[in-house]
Amino acid sequence: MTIEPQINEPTSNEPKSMAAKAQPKSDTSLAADNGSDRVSRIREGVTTAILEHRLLPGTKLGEDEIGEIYGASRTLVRTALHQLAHEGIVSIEKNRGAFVARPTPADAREVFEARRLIEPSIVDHAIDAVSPDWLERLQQHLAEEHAAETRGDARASIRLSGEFHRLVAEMSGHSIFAGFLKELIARSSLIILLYRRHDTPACGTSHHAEIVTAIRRQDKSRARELMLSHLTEIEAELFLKEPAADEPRLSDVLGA
Amino acid sequence: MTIEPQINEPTSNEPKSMAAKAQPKSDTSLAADNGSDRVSRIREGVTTAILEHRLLPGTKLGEDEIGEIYGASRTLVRTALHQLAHEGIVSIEKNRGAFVARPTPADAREVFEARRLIEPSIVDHAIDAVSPDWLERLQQHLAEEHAAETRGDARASIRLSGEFHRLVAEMSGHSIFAGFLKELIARSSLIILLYRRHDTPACGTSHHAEIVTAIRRQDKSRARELMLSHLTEIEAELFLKEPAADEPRLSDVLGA
DNA sequence: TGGTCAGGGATTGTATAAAGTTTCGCCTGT
DNA sequence: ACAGGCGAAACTTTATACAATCCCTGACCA
Repeated sequence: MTIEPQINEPTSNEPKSMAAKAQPKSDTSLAADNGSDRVSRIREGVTTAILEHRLLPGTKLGEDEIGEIYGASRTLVRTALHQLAHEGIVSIEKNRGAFVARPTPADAREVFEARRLIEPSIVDHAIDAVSPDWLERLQQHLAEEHAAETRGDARASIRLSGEFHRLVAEMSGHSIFAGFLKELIARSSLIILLYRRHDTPACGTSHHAEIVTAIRRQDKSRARELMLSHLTEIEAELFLKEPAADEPRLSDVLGA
Repeated sequence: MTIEPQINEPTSNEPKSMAAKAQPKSDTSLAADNGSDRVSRIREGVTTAILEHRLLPGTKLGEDEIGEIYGASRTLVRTALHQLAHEGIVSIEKNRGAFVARPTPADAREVFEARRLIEPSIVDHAIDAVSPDWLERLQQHLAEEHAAETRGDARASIRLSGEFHRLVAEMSGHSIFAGFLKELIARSSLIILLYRRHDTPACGTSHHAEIVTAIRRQDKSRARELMLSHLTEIEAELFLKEPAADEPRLSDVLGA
């Protein structure tokens, strides 16, 4: 039990009881949005925590615990957790509760195969939809990634690294691919955490820069190729050996 | 409001109050599965109804109504509807309720593009995983399809037609692709219902037979090609013109 | 005659409470 | 001293009750 959940929203972090009572009265017109946003906020909070490797695979996600943190009742927490389960980053065991998912090596291979198939197509579409606005956003993102890496912020680094792919998907305008990829990226984050060989700093930022360059030049074939090799390289850095289901945790505990 | 929901489970249809009390006691070991199955049954029931074109796009899916049909409380109905919303065949509008989704032509193009990308890969994997058992199941499925078509059962026909693709995906053993494709097939069913030109009988059964033949011969390139042309042909039969949102229904009503 | 506005009815969103299940601790018997 | 079983606590699951929202209808006014 050495794992510490540590769910910290970056922004608003008011006392729970306040949040439940102050918001419904503060704004009548936005009340409708707020209701739905409560679920979204929980979902995104947990997702970010997982993407930043603050929540580790196997961590118990108790409904009461999360509900208290976000000042929401279990009903809302439950729907958020179910949505995350559908995305594959949370696994719900009947009468046991929700846990951060622990993808198997087989899952890992499937995820990366799917990404190798989908992402080149996404880059293709992104190039079709290229615009100064988007190039600006991409450039800005590269800067953020670089900054995080320079400052040695591993958590932001790993999150931004995945977000780059999400950004390209969004840029493509293909909502279905974007939706699929969002799930794949979230799972990839867990996979990298579980099966990475060395502690190499996230996936290479330089690759992302090259991809952006190819997009700017509207060089489809090169962009596709770069994306493919980028993904292949990430997967090559993984050590996908069957860890005998959930035994490694036992050995970890014994080792400590 | 001429649309009649008509949700009919084929099998067990006991009085609601009985279902809630009899089942939990009937089997202690299966109790765990039963609880989850209540949601699954609702989900699958509605899904099947949509796949068989018994539920038309835009139909209101009231929580009370469905809950009464399946003898479940709104809580369970709600989770089922949310899951279906995530699959894209139900759209939930805040404070309005759930409706059978009405894919736009843009959605349609995206769905088929995604299928054209994914399904050839799926056939590839299916051929890798080919076995006498699976060939048997495929053959049996072709027989069912043929039987439904011969008997003129359009509903079963359209459902089985989609199920063929799902079967191949399952056969491939690639759970992620299978999951994605399941969503895509469900949406395709709605798309075909909305935008089909002629009333040609579902998608060509003969194509399916040819694909099975290619799978049996383990001829990957041919199987891929057949799958691709099959999907292209289905899409070619669609008339993907912006129908100005929901105006066509008006004209329908005026015509009747 | 057409438009605006308020009230009624219905439906959804949320919270709370009851029920069932699992797990852990403790106690007893061998 | 150890194994097995009983019991309580914590959790999830399900159901129900309450509150908020929206649509529809009808009346009133320009």
